[in-house]
Amino acid sequence: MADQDDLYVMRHSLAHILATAIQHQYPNAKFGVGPVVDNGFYYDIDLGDTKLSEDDFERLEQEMRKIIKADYPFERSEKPIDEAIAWAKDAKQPYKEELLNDLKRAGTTIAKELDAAELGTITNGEAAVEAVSFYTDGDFTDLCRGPHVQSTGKVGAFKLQRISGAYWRGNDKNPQMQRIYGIAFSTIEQLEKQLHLLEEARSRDHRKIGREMDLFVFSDRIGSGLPLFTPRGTVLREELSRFAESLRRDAGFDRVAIPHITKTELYKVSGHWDKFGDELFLVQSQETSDQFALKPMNCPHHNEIFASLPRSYRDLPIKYFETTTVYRDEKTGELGGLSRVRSITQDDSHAYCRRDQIEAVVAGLINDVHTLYTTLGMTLRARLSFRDDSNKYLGDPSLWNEAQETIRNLATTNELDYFEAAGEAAFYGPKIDFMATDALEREHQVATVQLDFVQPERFNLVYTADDGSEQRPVIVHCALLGSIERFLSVYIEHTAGRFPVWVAPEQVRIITVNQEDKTVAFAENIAAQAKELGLRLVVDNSNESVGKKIRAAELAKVPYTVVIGEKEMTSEQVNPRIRKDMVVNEGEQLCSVEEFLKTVANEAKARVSKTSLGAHEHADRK
RNA sequence: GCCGAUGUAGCUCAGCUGGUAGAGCAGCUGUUUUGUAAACAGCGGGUCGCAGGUUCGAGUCCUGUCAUCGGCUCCA
Repeated sequence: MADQDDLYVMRHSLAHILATAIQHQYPNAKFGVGPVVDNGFYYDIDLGDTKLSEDDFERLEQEMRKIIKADYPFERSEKPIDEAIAWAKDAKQPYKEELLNDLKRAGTTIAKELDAAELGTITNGEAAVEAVSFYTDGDFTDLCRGPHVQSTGKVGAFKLQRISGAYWRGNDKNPQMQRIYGIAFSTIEQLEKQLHLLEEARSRDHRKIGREMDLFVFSDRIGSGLPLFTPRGTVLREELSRFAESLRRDAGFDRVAIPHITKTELYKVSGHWDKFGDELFLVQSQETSDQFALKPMNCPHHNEIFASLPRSYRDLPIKYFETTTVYRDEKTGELGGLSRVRSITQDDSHAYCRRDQIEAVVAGLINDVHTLYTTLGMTLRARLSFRDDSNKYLGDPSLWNEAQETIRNLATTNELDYFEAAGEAAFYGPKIDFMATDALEREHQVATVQLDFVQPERFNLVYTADDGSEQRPVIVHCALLGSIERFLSVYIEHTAGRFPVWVAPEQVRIITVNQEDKTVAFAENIAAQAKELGLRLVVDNSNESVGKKIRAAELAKVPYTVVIGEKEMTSEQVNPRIRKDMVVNEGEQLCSVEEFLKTVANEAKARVSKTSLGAHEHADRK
């Protein structure tokens, strides 16, 4: 789309304008790279000991506006590569110099391709570059492929957004630079819309909602990355995992249960020790010399169950599942809310199958993934996560090729909306990773289906084929929700806490008009009936005004609220108040208590979602 | 783990250049007996994340540490 390209060019030009402003105010600045990203741009800068903060943004933006107002043309020029290197040296721009040297040597500045070039296997056919182009606006010149807008006056609306550290070329061995992010759009209206969206995202932050709705907490005494789920949050976890488990049962998976610690030896067999040994929580027995670890994944345990009996081709596929917690010593800086935790509950499954069964097993899992996410109101895209040329993968490359080809075919035959990503595979095999789009159009990785030819080898898993020979099964790993903690972080933000009835921790709230005995008794009677039906109902007979109690119920995002007073007790009919975001059907208004409770119970049982999960323009504050 | 920022009552936040902590909501008590998004009054609540240091004196300055946030890196 031409529009998109214009926006891209404009954002790129703004990155240069930012760099120009930086150079004006910090003449000793050393520049890294300044690319375009979603919704905007950034520039990486090394200012030595000078630390910028967001307080500096206004000043920088003013300088940028000055440059925009001056309307300097963006002028392209070319230099032979050696001349360019001399320029960078002269301008004291070591990072540019490094990039130019890479261009000269390998024809690329991309780390992956550079590695390949070192090994002599460069595949993109680029030869060493002989000349490079520069762009100049005003007194700032930058190595750049372009294109740019005609002049600095021709950029749209922008705003500097945040600042952070970023390693030079994304490598943690390299020095860290300061990265300034800005967002940019063609018009002020679009920019404001984006700022509004960011604010909406902030108001939906699962950490904020988790506290407001009393779903989960963290404790300094327990440690970072170790969430505690309150009764309400636990309802969420259990409803979601119960649904995922029911899909598993229907698909013929058998539930298993395993201990949470194991001898570390297990992971030396699986290959995880070499790769993730430093992320294991170690546990020491006080009696034996064995070293144990908290399990960081479940597959090796399940493998041992499979290996515990001789298996016939007739028994396959053998399918295990369980919802269980694994523990990973994630680096503290990588933790955040429920998105990244150290105690990770997975709805994990492993299917041990013959090669001729892979298609059917995976097709069944894909079907379950779709059922689950359709019910949750999220759309999916699939990423086929394949290996790249690096040596971080185990197993025979020909098996990999076969597995990747199988996955590609499965994606096609199952009509997945998919794309391929090299370098995203697990170390033991390629994956189909599902990305869910939430109500704010953000994508999150959720379910995963993985083919594994490596672990059966390493664990020497076998079954007897129809000709009496020993054969290797293939493992199909799958998690539907992925990590329940992570999934909850996504789902809370997707729904903004306005859960459909079947997941809502509190489904119905009864509000009494007064505190007279008969009113309270009537409410308690409804509560008893609701309990019979398995509904989660709370009675609010506190000494507050009806208005205030209604408000409290709405803020607690309870789907249905019923006010009980003289009117209801006489008529034995109630007028349920329905949470604002939910779609109302005609004829739902006045009904008997029994009718109302049954309707809600059926809605919960059928996992109906009446909520329109889009962005509700702050429906709860007006 | 790395860079930067932040940490004051259950929550959201105020507390100027160092002089010994305050509001709203929530909670509790009382009055009120309430009709679909906030009745009124009173009360309780903080070793200012933690540990050192500077100072006559530290919520305020310095150092360390823990935690959180924004990124980077990583993610079986």
